[in-house]
This record gives sequence, structure tokens and C-alpha cells, in this order.
Amino acid sequence: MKQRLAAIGTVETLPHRVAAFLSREIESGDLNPGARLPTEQELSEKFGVSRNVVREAIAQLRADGMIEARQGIGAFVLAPEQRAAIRIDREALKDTHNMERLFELRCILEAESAALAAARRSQEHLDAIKAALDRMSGEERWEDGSIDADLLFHREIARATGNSYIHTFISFVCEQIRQSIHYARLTNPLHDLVEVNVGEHVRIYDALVAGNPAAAEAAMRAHIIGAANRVGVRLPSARGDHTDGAR
Amino acid sequence: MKQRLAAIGTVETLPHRVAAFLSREIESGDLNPGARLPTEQELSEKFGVSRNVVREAIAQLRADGMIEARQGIGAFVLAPEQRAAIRIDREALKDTHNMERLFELRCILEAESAALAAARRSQEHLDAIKAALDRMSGEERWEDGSIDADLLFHREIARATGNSYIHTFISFVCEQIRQSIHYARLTNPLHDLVEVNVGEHVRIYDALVAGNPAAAEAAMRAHIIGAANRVGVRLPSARGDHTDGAR
DNA sequence: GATATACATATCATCCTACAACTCAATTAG
DNA sequence: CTAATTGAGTTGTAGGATGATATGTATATC
Repeated sequence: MKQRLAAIGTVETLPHRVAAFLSREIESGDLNPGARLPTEQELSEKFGVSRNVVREAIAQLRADGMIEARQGIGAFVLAPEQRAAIRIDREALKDTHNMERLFELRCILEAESAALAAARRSQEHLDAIKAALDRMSGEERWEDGSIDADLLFHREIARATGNSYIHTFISFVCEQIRQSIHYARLTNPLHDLVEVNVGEHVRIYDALVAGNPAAAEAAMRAHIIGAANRVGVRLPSARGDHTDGAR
Repeated sequence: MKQRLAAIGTVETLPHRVAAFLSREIESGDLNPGARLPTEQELSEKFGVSRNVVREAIAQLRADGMIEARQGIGAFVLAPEQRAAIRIDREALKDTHNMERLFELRCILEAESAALAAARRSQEHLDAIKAALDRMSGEERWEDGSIDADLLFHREIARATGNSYIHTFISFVCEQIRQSIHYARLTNPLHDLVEVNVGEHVRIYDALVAGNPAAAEAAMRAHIIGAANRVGVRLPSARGDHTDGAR
């Protein structure tokens, strides 16, 4: 928790600000793929920082595969497909529409993963999931402590799939959502419908214990749609839109 | 000493090597979350590089949320859940088991996304998808040119969901798979079953044109399982046949 | 005149030193 | 004993110097 507070409150360092600026300029299309960036010296003058700071900023973008620097020539913007990392702009998450998209992605990831977990979970996995569930139920209100337990519950399910990539992706998305919820709570006090939330989790857990993939998937889907609603995001139903796929 | 690597864009810079070393030390558990890294000066001495290089390396790890640096104290390892970025070690993808996990993740992401795309695609989206399909069909063998078109086809479908996060994630996963296929082809010459591959894509496209989410999802799922098989990965089915359910 | 070589220039890569800002602990003044 | 001060240690930033690499230009050679 001390860790997390520090992580959230991390001061914006100069390299971070420069990197964010350039990153935004690239995302917005001001700098197209193939374009050359200004020289390090020009950038250091433009931002009023030392060349060292500019280099650290570029080192970040380079590590992400956003730009490629060639000695003696300059730095060039790469195509989005060539990126080596996924990074989500937390500022953008303050926008409700983006939050909605993130919940949609989460729903896709977690629903099927829950089915996988139901088929593959071991007793050790179930114990870990149960422990998180108990911690969550102990809390009166849905705030920091129980949010931690909530996310841990989801991460443990992801771990139970036995697929480390799934675990990584879900952990990542959940963490982004935690951040955006943090913002959302500053403006809109959330309904503290703990009972509803816990109930949804229990249904997921029961399906996992039963080893019933279809039930686990359905429960997870219902839960995420509910969770989105509780933070003020109306999730467009994934597939019931017009032609309904009876599966 | 410093050998010129003619490889594509992957010039091993000193900060990159230092970052990779530290990153591996963290992943392997030599440095647990909460642990403090050696000071910048110690690291620069240990690796025989300047403090500047160490700082650029740390800037990368910091941007990924792997470590957190606090002025006046030091740099600390963060828990994996707190990462701000997803980065996949391409070396690890040479392992077939990891490739299998990656295909499983891809299947989860793309199957439901195909359903979303079927519900939301515009004519402009369909045109872009069709263009990629045509480019793919024109090729005789499944090699670099048609692989590009293949991945473009999938990216365009992701774009048709209208959800930029989905697009980002799928693009990323596809790119990782492209890399791993590149390795795989070096050892196992692949079957060039172009007709089968194109046929699977056509079925997906038809479902999108028809605006049939369930069909699109099924076609996509079948395709990815088939694609995995063709590169020598047997995908454990996501949930269709948990007939082996005796567990 | 065409080609090849040498030079000058621009740029990134690395190194170095210095100082500022911050934290923590020991010391000192009250 | 308490509280303020001091000092050492660490990261953050600045700025310059030198090496490595790519490009363009001028010169020399044929």
C-alpha cells in the first residue's frame, strides 16, 4: 500500500513529461511513421531541459518500439504495429468513453479466461481465490482495501488458467481500471453496493469450484457488466446487438 | 568489442543491455518486489559504463513500472501487477509451449472481437478488410508478403470493433506471433497450405459482411486453431470440448 | 567528364564533472 | 528528553567533451 501510494503519487519527472509530449504528438498524427524527430539538441532547447533529459525520454520511446534512433542520422517514428510494448495513457482514461472501451476489453478477456480457469483450476488455485473473496467480504464498504482484494480475486482466476500471458494481460487491464476508478471516485462518489458485488463474485467462485466453464463465463460476464454499471459506465452488450447469436 | 550488428534495427545499445540484465534479474526473482537496487554509481561501476547509461536503463524499467525511483533514497522493484506496460520477451517465444499460450490468448481476444466487428463494421471497414484479403489471395505461397496481408486482415477486423484498446492489444499479440513464426520457419519449414488459410479467412469475411456475430466468432475461432496447427502448435480448445472433463 | 578518395559536417552514443533536491540518521543545542 | 541542525548518501538535472557513424561536398585521379 505504501508502495502503491508512492506509485500513484509519483512526481512527474522531466524525462517523463518530454516522453509524454512526444508520445502524444506521435499518437495524434502530428508525427507520422517514418518522420524524423528534431535533433536532441533542438528538443533540449525547445523544452528548456538538458540533453540528458531528452535522451532518457527517447530511451523510453525507443524501448517501446515507438521510435528508432540511428546513430549519425536521427530518430524516426515507427509504425504502430512494430511496437514492442503496450502502454495506456492514464490521462486518457479520465474520459468515460475510453473507460467504457477498457471495460469491454476486460469483459472479453476475463469471460473466456474464467471458462478456462474452471476447466483447469487446481485446489491450490481455488484456495487462493477463496482467500481473496473472504478478504473482500470482510470489508464494509467498497474502498481501497476491498478493491485490492477484488482485483486480487480476478488476478488469481487469471493465474488459474495456467497461461502466464493471460495472467499478464488481465493484471494489466485490471490495474488500468483501478487507476481510472480512482479518478472516477474523485468526481462521482460511487454506490457502495458491496452485497451485490460480493454476490457476483460468489457466483463466479461457485462455478469455478463446480468446474463448470460455461457457468463461470456467464457469471464473469454478468459481473463485469455490473461492475461497469456501478462505476457509471454502461457497457454496450457484446453480442446481443442486433443479430443475436444463440450459441 | 563493439561489433556492428547488421540485424534489422536491433542495435544493442549499452542502456538496452543493462536494462535487459536488470530486467532478467527481476524476472528470475533475484530481486524481489520491494528490494532496493544498487545505487546508480555502483551499477555503473559493476557494468563498467557511465552513470548516464545506467540512468537511461533505469528510465526504461521505470517507464514500464518495473521499478520505482525515489529521489534521495534509491530505486525499488515493484510488484508485477503494478506495471504500466506489457512487454513480451521474444526469446521466450522460441519455446513452443509459450507459443501455444500466446495463440490461446489470441484466440480469446480475436474470437469475441470478430463478433463485435460483425455487429459494428461499416462499409469502409469491410472495404479495408476485403483489400487485405485480396492481397493475401494473390500470393502463391505463405511467406513474408502474404503474412503481412494476413496480419493486416486481422488488424482491420480489430479496428472494425471501434474499440482502440482492442485494436492495440490484437495488433500487439499478432506482431509477437509474427516474430515467433519467423523463428519457427527457420527450424521447421511450414506447410504452405495457402488454400486452406485463405478459405478460413473468406469464411470470416463472409460472416462480417452478413453482420452475423456468432458466425464470425466461430469462423475466427476455427481459423486461429487451424493457424496454430499449421505452425506446429496444437491448441488446447478453449471451451468447446472440455469433454476430457474428468478432472 | 566520370569515378573514387578525402574531408567536413551533422547526429547519435557515451563519458565526465558538477550541482540541486531530497531523505535519513547522527549530532547538537535547548 | 526534545527539537533543530548538520552531514552524508542518493537520485534528478545541467552542460560540455569525445567517439562513432552516416551523409554530402570538394578534390584528385584516370
